[in-house]
Amino acid sequence: MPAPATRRTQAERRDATIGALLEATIASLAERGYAATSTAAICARAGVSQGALFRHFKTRQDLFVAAAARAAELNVEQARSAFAGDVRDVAGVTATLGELRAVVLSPTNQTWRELLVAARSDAELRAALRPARLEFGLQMLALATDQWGDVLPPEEIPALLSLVVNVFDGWAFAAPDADAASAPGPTQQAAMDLLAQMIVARYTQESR
Amino acid sequence: MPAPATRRTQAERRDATIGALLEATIASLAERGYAATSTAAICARAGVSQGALFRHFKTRQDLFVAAAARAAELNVEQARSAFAGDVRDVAGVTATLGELRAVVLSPTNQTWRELLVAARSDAELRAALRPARLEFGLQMLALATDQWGDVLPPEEIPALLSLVVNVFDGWAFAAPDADAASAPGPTQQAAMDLLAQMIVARYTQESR
DNA sequence: TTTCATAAAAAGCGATCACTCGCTATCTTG
DNA sequence: CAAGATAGCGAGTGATCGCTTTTTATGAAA
Repeated sequence: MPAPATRRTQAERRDATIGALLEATIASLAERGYAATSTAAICARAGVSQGALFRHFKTRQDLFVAAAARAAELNVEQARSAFAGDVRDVAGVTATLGELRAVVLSPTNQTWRELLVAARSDAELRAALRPARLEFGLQMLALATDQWGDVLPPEEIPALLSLVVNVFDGWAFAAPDADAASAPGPTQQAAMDLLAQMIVARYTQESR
Repeated sequence: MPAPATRRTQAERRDATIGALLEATIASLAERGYAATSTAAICARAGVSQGALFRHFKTRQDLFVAAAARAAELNVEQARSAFAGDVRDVAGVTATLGELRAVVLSPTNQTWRELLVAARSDAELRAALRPARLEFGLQMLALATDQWGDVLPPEEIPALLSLVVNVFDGWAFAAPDADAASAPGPTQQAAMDLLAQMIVARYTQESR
């Protein structure tokens, strides 16, 4: 009869299905959005039954919270390299902005945004996501401080980071086409150039 | 018997219920979000039956498209006064940014954002909202050009407007508490001050 | 092997969704 | 007034939602 192809421990089986569920949840949130990411859709994508889902996660919200934490981790990893560029001239700042844009518009960051938007109209979800949110903010700030701390005045780094990230988030939310990550578009590109020039003007040719 | 309190023409009755439905839709979208704005919820709020709703709007999406057009009109009206301030010094720019922030975070603008987000995962809705979207963008740009055109270089106005509006939109989308329109919060305030200083530095003390 | 606990599957439940349909109420027209 | 058209109501429909329950497979312990 159908011989079991592999032999796995219970812990391995458990971790495999949990991992598949988290991955399917993150991918579906980014691709299809919060509303279309039903438990049935997640299970179909993960190749798992609904019974299996609710064995490991008490509610749909529990699964989303776990997926949010995982997505935030992935986002921090992605962002680590984006801050690397030099920020002393226009070319360097422009390049750094471009990489930051790519990170903010990436699929896992889209997952994160999708959950934040859903949390806006769901007090429970909002409360449940709060720790992951604080942690994520701190990690991003730490990354920015590590890379920019010796060029920019430290007390202005949070404000500058908030400014830059929120511009990209705004574009991502209001993207006129389904996949926002492609080309910047003329107005968007002009805005990025303008921002780069203003940043360089403030932090290099002025006295410090 | 319950005497009819008033005598209205059919057109008046029709316009009254359509108006009530649009207003209820806009308010519910801003307050409770897209998912919670069911046809039943809209009708309850408007004091009208579901049968009445589907007499005037073929689908829920049709109603949303009509509500989007109305919300965009209201947004343009609100924005008209926000661009009025002087933009020649830091105080003027800061004030203008503050007013723009209030407009972007207002309830009807929240309605608009809610529909844009829903459109991200709904190709049909996205296509249906496209004309209203183009129109809205053009109107905002016209407002900004009218008010800033003689102080700022015209070719940079679209970029600057996109930059400013999208920062506020980003904050609105990711607001950590339900009503985003209240106080700016320290980091957000610092970012606004920073932006105001950078704008003034670029457009006043440089050569032009 | 036998016994037990855990993992996964499958069917089903009540609630809610957008939407329809048959009917009544109100206004218009001749 | 009578006849027809439009507006509004509310019960009903099938589909889908998150979730539960029952049943079956599978690995661990004896």
